Amino acid sequence: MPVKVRIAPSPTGNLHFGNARTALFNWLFAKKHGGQLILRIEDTDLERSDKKYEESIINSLRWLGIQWDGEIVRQSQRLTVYTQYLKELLASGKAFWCHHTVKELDAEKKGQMERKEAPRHLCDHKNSEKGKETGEIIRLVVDQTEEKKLSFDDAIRGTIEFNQRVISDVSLAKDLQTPLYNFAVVIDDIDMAITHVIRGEDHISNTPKQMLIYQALGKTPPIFAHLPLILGSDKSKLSKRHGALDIMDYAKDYLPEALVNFMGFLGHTYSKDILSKEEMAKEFELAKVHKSGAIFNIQKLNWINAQYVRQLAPSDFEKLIGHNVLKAAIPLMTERLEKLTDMDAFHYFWEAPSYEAELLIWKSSSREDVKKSLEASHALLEKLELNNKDELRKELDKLSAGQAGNRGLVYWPLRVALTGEKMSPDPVDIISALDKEEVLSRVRSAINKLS
RNA sequence: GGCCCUAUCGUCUAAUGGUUAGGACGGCUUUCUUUCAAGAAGCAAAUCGGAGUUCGAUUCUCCGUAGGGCCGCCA
Repeated sequence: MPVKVRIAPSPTGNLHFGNARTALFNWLFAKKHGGQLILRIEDTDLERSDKKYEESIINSLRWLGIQWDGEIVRQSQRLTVYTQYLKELLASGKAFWCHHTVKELDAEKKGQMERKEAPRHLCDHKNSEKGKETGEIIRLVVDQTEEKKLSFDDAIRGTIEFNQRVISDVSLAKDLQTPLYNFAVVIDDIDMAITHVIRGEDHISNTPKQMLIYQALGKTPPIFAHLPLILGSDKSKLSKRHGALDIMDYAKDYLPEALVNFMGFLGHTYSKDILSKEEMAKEFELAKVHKSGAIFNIQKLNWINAQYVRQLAPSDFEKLIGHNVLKAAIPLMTERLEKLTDMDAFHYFWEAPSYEAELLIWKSSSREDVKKSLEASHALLEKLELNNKDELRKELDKLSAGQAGNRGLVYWPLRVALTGEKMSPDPVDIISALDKEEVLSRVRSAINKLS
């Protein structure tokens, strides 16, 4: 049977880092097996779902380059299908209308907790004649009277077993037209012939409930694979309080390829550190997915991003920063960039710097010495072709030999004159990247500051 | 509280029934040096604890311990 997997976000918020990683793993698995990846929007919760989130999720997936197959499926457009199954289940007595109120359910749970029992709803309406046609909510009939094991073979974790006694009469739908999560998921996975359900570990406890629904329907469940969670620095499930999480929040700082590369390593290992998702797919195996949660480590992301930034084509780099830059300046920047927003540090490549005159002074040298040094440099630069780096360096070195071998006295004031910064690429590189007139003008301006 | 999952350097992880327990990020040191960055060289840094199986266990089993997840008429 050909592999068919799905990514199933609910449009109640933007695409979160954890969901994106789940989406990526599904993509990798589908790619590896030449299978299909379906995008299914789980918008059964009318109150919380919003079209704007759906759009945002789709944009995020596109930005990441996670491609799905075929049309987008929306649960809200499949209501009649759920109704059909619901009617069947009700008619066959495998589901029933529960009449308990939320308040009663809370009280039941509280009592169970006090008695140190598993909190769950054991509904006494499942065999009663009360309100067969309507009620508060539709539930699945679950037999909790005898010890019965519910087990499945998780493709990542091996056999996981639950005792049926600890499971509620599973809530299926609020009414015939309003399915609930566990039910809608199972129906869709059956209808769409999903072969592997790859999702977060937080769904392990939903799995026995869903298995019960498969049983009631007489269907064989797909293969389940539960991914380890991504953790914040406090080792708890990554959530809003750990900082930026929406995928699009990363777009300003990171390249999508870098983010994908990083995400791929949270739960799986590959033969090299830097690789594309296509390369990952070749090596991907569910059996190799880790079992324990991984902490989101931003430093590693920064490093991976830096590797990608360096390999950027000049034209792509310009696109990223939104304006043209001097070609020769690009490698000087990409070699130093971790996050894209660090770009501002290189303002001197597109504007004349402003700085305090004091910054021009090299170590303990005098104001007069610095001024002389700059004047000598200016005279030298005027004569030279500035695009020959080797010659430039040779001449400037010769100049510093005249300053008692004090190269700092030559290069430091030049750096500041050109950039206005304490830290920058080599002045020689900057000079050859900039326009000659611009260089001379910046040096003159520095000399004036010292006058 | 109930059920379930997990456990190797700070972090991501590799490996094996016998290894000096390997790599990467980060950190530190040295080098280069006009400041960064990069590069080069190097250092520190881990098998949660206790039993059992075994000639031998970090690896297998059990029991603890710790961390995490779920326990909705959310998904």
